[in-house]
Amino acid sequence: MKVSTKRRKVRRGRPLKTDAAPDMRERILDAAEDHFSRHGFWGVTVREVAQEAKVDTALLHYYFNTKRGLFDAVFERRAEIINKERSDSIDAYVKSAGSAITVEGVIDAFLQPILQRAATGDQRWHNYFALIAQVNNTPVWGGETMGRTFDNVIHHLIDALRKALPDVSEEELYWSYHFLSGALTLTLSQTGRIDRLSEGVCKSSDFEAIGRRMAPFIASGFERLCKPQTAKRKKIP
Amino acid sequence: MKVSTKRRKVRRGRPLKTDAAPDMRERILDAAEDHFSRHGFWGVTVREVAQEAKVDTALLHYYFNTKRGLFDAVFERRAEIINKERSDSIDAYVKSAGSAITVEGVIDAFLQPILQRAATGDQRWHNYFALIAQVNNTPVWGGETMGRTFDNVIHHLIDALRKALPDVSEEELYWSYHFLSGALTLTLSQTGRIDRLSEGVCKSSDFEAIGRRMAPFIASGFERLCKPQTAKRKKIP
DNA sequence: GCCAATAATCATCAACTGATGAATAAATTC
DNA sequence: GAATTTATTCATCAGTTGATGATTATTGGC
Repeated sequence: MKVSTKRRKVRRGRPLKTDAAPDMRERILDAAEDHFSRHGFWGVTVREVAQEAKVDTALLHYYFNTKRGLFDAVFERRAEIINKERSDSIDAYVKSAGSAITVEGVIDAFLQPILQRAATGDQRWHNYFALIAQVNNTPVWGGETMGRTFDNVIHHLIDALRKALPDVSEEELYWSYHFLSGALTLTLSQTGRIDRLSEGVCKSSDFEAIGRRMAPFIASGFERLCKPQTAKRKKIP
Repeated sequence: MKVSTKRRKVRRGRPLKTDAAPDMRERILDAAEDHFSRHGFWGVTVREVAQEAKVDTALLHYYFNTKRGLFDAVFERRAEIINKERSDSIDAYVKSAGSAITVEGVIDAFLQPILQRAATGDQRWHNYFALIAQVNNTPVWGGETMGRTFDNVIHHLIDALRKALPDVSEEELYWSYHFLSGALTLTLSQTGRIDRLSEGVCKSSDFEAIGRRMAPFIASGFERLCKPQTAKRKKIP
């Protein structure tokens, strides 16, 4: 008696054009993003990704050659979108503000596209932001990858900040951005640390709460470091 | 002709007490710290660690049971040291400042032990801090690990900040700390991003430069968020 | 001086890893 | 409509992985 324990026969060869199947390449990228964002490059196997995307592992190599190629493709896909949005947002603010340009305005314009995408609750963008957070804090290759992907937009941000901070020193400007970058990426990494630490008072998923606080906090730091010491604290003797 | 290609015979069994060998357990932890800090939990194999420590892989399992056990031991070893230093530093400042306590003073007291250890150039502490940075931005288990290891000291910090910020809202306080945590850990992660972005103007290894800027930047943000809006910026109409 | 506990290496395992050449089938080109 | 290109699965490989039971040698307690 032949029991049908044979595994489901999967069609081989190029798929029918009429198959309204979603683009396989995108499906692989979605699955990879999901896994990489949760476990990082080394914590994921190509098999896990292939399984979630419901394709053979060979297909990943067909499209992306190597595991690293797949990772890079994931990292770049949404970067193009968010970089354009941030760049446009800064330009729009600088144009509308004119000579009334402020540090907080620039930073808010820079942050809004990210925080709004995060606030929609779209899990795929959440995952992507968590991935950025990990890469930003990854030694050896994280700095290189972040730079390659985001330096253009960051220089755009810094140019706008220079307009709001006449005669600012380059050093103060870059260090201030560094603190901004750290605060932003930890916020996007969604580890639940703040929920636990605050015993529920703050929720790491509450991007509206973050949106109201982040720009003022960071702008205040920028002004303290980057403006000539008009507001130097008087020491109590 | 017997050519001596046999590999070096290694002594078996418990080592002689007279062997002035460094404590094997510590040697394994050093090697593990070195690797985990650079490549994260999944990017390291127990073989690599064993090889650097010049011991058999079985010895890692003898002392730490599992790879995760080894990782946790690495993470906890220096945490105890740095937590005590930070806690003591905050206490000393609060005591010496009395009623003249300031936000910047508290934050500076909190940061100094870390930045000083980083400034000595001790590679092992550098590695450890880079490890914290990665864990802080690791989804799934990073928040839990950070909380378990550091929440005590952070609550100590937040208690001190409450003294400098009467009637502060809990929510503002915790979000402000979150931004501090992100800025600090990215700074400690030493990815070289800032060096590249600033084209050499800032160096991520220049902890003296960081030490001068971080407390003012962060304290300024805290005051902006946590103080009743006495200094609310007047909007230009 | 015997014996249990300790600290180490050896030898090996079953499972997993990234990758690839071959096979297959549809689409496109000419 | 034949030939080439594209997209997919199949079958498999050589190397790596975390882990462990067996073995060996020394220490420390009685």
